Amino acid sequence: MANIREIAKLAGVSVSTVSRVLNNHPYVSEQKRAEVMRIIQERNYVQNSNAVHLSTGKTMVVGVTLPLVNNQYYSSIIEGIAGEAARHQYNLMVCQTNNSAEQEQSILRLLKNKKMDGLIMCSRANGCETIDEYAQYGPIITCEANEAVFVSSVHIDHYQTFRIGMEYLLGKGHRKIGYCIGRKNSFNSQHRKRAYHDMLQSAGVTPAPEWAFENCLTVQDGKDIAHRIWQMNERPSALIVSCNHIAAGIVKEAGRLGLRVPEDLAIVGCDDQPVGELLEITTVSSPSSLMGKYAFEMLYDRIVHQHKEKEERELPPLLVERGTT
Amino acid sequence: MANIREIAKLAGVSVSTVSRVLNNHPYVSEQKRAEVMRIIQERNYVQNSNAVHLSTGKTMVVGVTLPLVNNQYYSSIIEGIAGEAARHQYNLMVCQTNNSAEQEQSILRLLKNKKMDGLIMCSRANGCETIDEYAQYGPIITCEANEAVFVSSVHIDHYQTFRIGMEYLLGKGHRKIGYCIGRKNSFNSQHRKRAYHDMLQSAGVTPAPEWAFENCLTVQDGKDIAHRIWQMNERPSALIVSCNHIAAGIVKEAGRLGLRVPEDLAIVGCDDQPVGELLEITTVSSPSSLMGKYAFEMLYDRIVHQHKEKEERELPPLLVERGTT
DNA sequence: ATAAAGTGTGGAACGCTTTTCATAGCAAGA
DNA sequence: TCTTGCTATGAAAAGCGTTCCACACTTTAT
Repeated sequence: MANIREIAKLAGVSVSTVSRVLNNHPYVSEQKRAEVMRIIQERNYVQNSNAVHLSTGKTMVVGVTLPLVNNQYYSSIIEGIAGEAARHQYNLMVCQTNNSAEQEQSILRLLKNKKMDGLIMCSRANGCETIDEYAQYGPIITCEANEAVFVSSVHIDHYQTFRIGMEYLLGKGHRKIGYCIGRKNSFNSQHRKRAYHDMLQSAGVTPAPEWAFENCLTVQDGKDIAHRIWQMNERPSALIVSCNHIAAGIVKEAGRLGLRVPEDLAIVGCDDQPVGELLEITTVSSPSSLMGKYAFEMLYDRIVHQHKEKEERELPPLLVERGTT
Repeated sequence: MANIREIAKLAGVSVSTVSRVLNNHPYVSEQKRAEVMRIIQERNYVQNSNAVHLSTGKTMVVGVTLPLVNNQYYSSIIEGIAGEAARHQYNLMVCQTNNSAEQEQSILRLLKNKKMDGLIMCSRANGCETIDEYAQYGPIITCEANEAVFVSSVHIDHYQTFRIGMEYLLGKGHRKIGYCIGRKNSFNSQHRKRAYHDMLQSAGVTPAPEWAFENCLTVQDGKDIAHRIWQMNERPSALIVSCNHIAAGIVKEAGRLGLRVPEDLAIVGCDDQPVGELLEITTVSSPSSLMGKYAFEMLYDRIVHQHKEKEERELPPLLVERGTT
């Protein structure tokens, strides 16, 4: 296919002039501009974007890492990123890491070799030192709190999330409150647990250790929890649950076991999954799509202005009262 | 940062030799290879992928168009594509079209200007002529049936889906069967309706027209349907529903109204949404992730072997019996 | 009238790697 | 001994667009 040199020759102008036309630079006479356009049309010419990228040093691509796409939380972040990226003519490279540090590194390398202008990490498998090292090649934003020096973040305040949920349950008179969280020692889980304990302490309540459910990941885990609660001598009257699909498992199984929700067991979930709406689960919703939008905004600012200032933006969660409390 | 010339100079070899080392070409002596590697390490050099792309004419990127990412069906297709793409060192550019023909064209243009090597269209807003036109610049695969000349497809056989569901319900003795579909006149809906009527006809049953529910899109639509059925003098004994979130709405609301599922109303859904599993909805599952995998396979084959033969691959759906029948 | 500022255009360097072609040494086969 | 056929390596072209610099011609301001 035609290239810029051929267009220049056919239009009887220099390559520079064609380039100016393509990029809407001023200082091209209407005559020549028209003629160049005519030839471009005629020859069905478009720029080779790889040449443009090579020449400008930009790709108009941002990357996104996540463990897996097929997950409501992550795809909702992507949605936020994608919308904002499109507004700025940026394309999105979505990269599944499967939580593997190696796969993640292979993506970080894409930043180094200029396949992308910046990177948003929705999750992270490598240590902060590693990420920091790659941050010299292009801006990186994480969608969770991080301790890196050059990596900014926009994240949901998980402490707040649990605090709001706990405050709400305490306000409703609950004192026997349990919790369910995912990976036991993840950064997020730590915060959640702290909020749980802080709130109970300030209410002067000592929690029963058997009401703490950790490593809850699947719907089935939720069902199992319902079972375990059902068999307890002293049951909690309420649960705060980190994810709504877990909460859904609990609600469904509780129903089957004759454990009434919310009368026997009140439940507060902690995310935005549609299943929460469907099963009418009260939830402390986290604005994940908005988080994506902000992540891109921050990234874009750093791409354009080439600064590396660390910024941490926390998004406040919002309580959505529904039927399980 | 360093470029290949600098590495060559420092290693005391030619640029070609460095390139050979980088690309694992034979015909480089162990000595020089080692020395080049040493310098590469030392200078922390990596190739500039834009230069590589320009030179090779390939980008190792495939695009995916879809109306929105935040949707179980589409993200499950992406998952399938992503897994297979990663195996072949391909990156994924995910492009939301919001069903806009213009936005879709801006993505098709990325194929023309070599920003991607091929394109998978999960949905399509432009006519086949338009798509065909762009297919000359790189292979395109759609994840739904299409009538284009140069565009292959891998898709779920929606006629089969409904046929299987209907056969199953008829086999269980149901004769009073209704259906719920989405957009009334979409390609897919046409096929579904045809299957519905064909199956009833071959069973010698004439359907009541008020059991046909069209334009069902949201969970709320499902709830409304439950209401309407509840108020009918003569109710259908079973429903075949195109999406499980609609089915979920029906199930939930039926429960509230005292309409027993499956005793009073059996329900068969028609996709893979996790809500189906959660609410134990019997479903004719469509292997959307597998569809993505196959789509990439077909695309990859066309990228590598540069052929344009039209191929249409239909995926058989699979009945998953659960609690609503 | 004269300097300064603005407009319009072309040449050439620059961004970086891959790949083809040419060359040369050396070993194996005829 | 002479030809083939490898192995090893470098020079240079090809892939393509952007942008800086230089030059020339108009205007406008002083």
